[in-house]
Amino acid sequence: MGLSQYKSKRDFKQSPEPSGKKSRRGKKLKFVIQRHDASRLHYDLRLELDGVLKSWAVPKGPSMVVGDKRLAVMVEDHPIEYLNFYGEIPEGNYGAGVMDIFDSGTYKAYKAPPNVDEQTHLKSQLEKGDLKIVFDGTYIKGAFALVKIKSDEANNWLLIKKGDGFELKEFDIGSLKPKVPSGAVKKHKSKSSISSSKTKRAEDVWETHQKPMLATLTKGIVDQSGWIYELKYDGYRAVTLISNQKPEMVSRNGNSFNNQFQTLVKELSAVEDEVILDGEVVIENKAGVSEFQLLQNYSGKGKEKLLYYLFDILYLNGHSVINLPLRDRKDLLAEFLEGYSFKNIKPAPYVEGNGKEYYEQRAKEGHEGVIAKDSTSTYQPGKRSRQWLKVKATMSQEAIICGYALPQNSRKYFGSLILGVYEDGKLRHIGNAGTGFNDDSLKNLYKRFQDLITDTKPFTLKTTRYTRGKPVWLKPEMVCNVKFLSWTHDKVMRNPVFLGLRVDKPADEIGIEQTIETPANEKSSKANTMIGQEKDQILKFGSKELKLTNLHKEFWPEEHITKGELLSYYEQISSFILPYLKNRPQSLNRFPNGIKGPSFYQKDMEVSQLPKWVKTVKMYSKSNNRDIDYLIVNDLPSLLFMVNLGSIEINPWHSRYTNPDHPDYLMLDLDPGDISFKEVVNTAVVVKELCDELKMPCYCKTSGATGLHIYMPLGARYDYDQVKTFAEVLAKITQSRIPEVTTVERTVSKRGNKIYVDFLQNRKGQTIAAPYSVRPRPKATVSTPLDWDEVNHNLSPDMFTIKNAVKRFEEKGDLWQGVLKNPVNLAVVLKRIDKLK
DNA sequence: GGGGAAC
DNA sequence: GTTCCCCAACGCCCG
DNA sequence: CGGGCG
Repeated sequence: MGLSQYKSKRDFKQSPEPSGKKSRRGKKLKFVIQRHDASRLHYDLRLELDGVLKSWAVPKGPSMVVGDKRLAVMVEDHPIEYLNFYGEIPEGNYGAGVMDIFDSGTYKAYKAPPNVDEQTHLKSQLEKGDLKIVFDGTYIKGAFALVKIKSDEANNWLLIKKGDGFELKEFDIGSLKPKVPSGAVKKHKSKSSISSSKTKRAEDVWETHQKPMLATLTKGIVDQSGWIYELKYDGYRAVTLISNQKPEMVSRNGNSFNNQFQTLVKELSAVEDEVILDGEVVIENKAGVSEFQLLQNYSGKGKEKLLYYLFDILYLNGHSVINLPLRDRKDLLAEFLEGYSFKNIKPAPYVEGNGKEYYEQRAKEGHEGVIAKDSTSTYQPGKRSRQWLKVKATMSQEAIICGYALPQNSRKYFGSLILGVYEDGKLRHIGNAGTGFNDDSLKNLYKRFQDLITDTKPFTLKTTRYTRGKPVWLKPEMVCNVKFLSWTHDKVMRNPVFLGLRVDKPADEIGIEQTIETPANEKSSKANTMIGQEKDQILKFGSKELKLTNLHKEFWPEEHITKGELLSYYEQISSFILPYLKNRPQSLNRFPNGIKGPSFYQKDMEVSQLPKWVKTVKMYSKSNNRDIDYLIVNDLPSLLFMVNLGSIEINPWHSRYTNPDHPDYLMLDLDPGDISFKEVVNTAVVVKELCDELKMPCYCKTSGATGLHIYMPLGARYDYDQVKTFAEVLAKITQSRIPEVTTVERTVSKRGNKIYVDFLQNRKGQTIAAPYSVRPRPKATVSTPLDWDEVNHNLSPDMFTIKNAVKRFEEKGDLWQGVLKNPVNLAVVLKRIDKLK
């Protein structure tokens, strides 16, 4: 099997698990049983064989009682180093949770034949799925059988104790203490210089100590002896508790950084002292200046080096030291750090006195500023003290370069103004004069820019930086009179806009307005719509007031179809779609930025942020073990409200909330693989023929994507399980009648290029685009009800769109009326199926 | 799309 | 002030 | 059994 699967599942930058390099050829074969408190507590049995650890997940753990059978699911091979692994696999990783070594030792083959290499023998047994071995561990001793369940294609094995004298009458694995509990290894060093209060446990003070002391912003530097000066790091403030070699690193607001800064946490876990430290996590550039932007982007994957500068110590081995003067804490911190050789964890350098000089030097180097601290001050957690002062560096500049970069996926903001300084022939990013930027404010922004550059006084720059979307700098010679370069609306990452330097015309004259998007009023206007072309619009339906927003936003950028047009479509066809939505909990699939933008699903509505006239129903969710407030759309304003939220497609339940376990219809989803749509049509016709034979009405619509949907009315008489079972019967008959092009195989790889007759959609809470629903697909396709005589080779899956469907519906009327009206009796149909055979 | 947390 | 995050939940499959 | 995945 090798270790490739093992490696592919893990991110070794995040997980402390071994990456697997060495192989071991010891005399005796080793085993380990780890107790793994992952999403569910279970045990992992690993046997050394052939240079790797053969591994099984044993949900209930082994038993020493003869004949007890324990399910053991074979999992991927693990590296030999895993024999000694214990510790915490951080959240978000494969197998996250605490892992202890429950037991370990050696094992050998049970009654191995003579003259055969033991490993060879074991390997052949393993291949046969019948392994007989003898453990020599602390808890687990004697002969066991590990046999593969034959009838089962899965990797299910059973671990069974054989009678051999080592067996026990009773065995409760839960009551046994792991041989090596995670974090059990700890040493204690004693520190001499603590003169503080009586012994306390770190956990007891952690609550109060984890809120860092803050500095007060001041202008100008206090230059006096008795004060300590250090850098104002542009990073994340982080206070860390280390206890039992388990670091807990938290942000200013008490959020854990453990996940984010795993390299640091890993390094800190070498600390055997019990300690609380205060510092700042940064990423530095070559000049040693913090790069906040890099830090914000930090994923652990890049080559940026994360550093943790420690500047204070709050607790050490039984003593809170916050009441010691800063001077002493600094010494204690240094003394503490002497005991370790860290790579990325450093004491923050500081000077005593000469603050002014220190400040000016640091400012010149490009640092954000300086913190001045009274060396006699105590540490006051959570307090913004006057004994700590921060002074930000301000610059005087020769020239300002102004660029414009746009953060990816930004919705509320289109970007920020970036400022840089051109100094000594070098361009340096200073920061953003940041502002929200949208169509309305471009002019203001430009004015602001002008004010900025005509202002002769030095100004304080903001320090916020981009998280995404890199600033692009202009060369100085390009700067003058560059007004506008490019601007696109259809890409998430827009091209940078540049505003030139020393433009002295008023904003109105530089033609900014015409650079903004194509106005929406160019679009063809619809006859029967009350939705206009304004950016925002407030609609009133009696007492119901509805605000529609961003009507000009292009939801289909290639086709230039706007959100307003989408709303207008739904407004016009509301009488067609609403019957299919009535009282059905909605699963919202929201595309707030159009079909090319990010999307998300939403079931649970925040009732407090809904207009009070919008109806919701509470439905119990098993997986969440709580009620979910589902949206109910029974009228036009509710429909438009939902669409305004970015719900391009509409996904109602198959059942109504009044009868939630009984769907009103059965549906088959004909979903083509890489196969012509004609075959989908042929398949639909086969289904239709079958339904005719069964005297069962059925209705067809385009899915709006690539396939067809067929619904059969059932009138909420049967529950989801019954309907699903029946759907499976229909799907399988269909498949058997046209086997060359259809499949009911659930696994994609086994489907081949066939039409998947999906009957599994008949589940509670399952969502399928409703009839008349638009789809978030190219051309703004619509799921369109069809006459059966239209289900022929002139049909194409994308022929009905937002542009042409309204007319069709008005001409054809609602072709699907019967879906909610003519339920069949399943018992009768089932009898007809029997006759079919 | 919109609120809240975080910085 | 600006950015990021969150916003589902079925049943498979397979380790 | 349970997490990943679709």
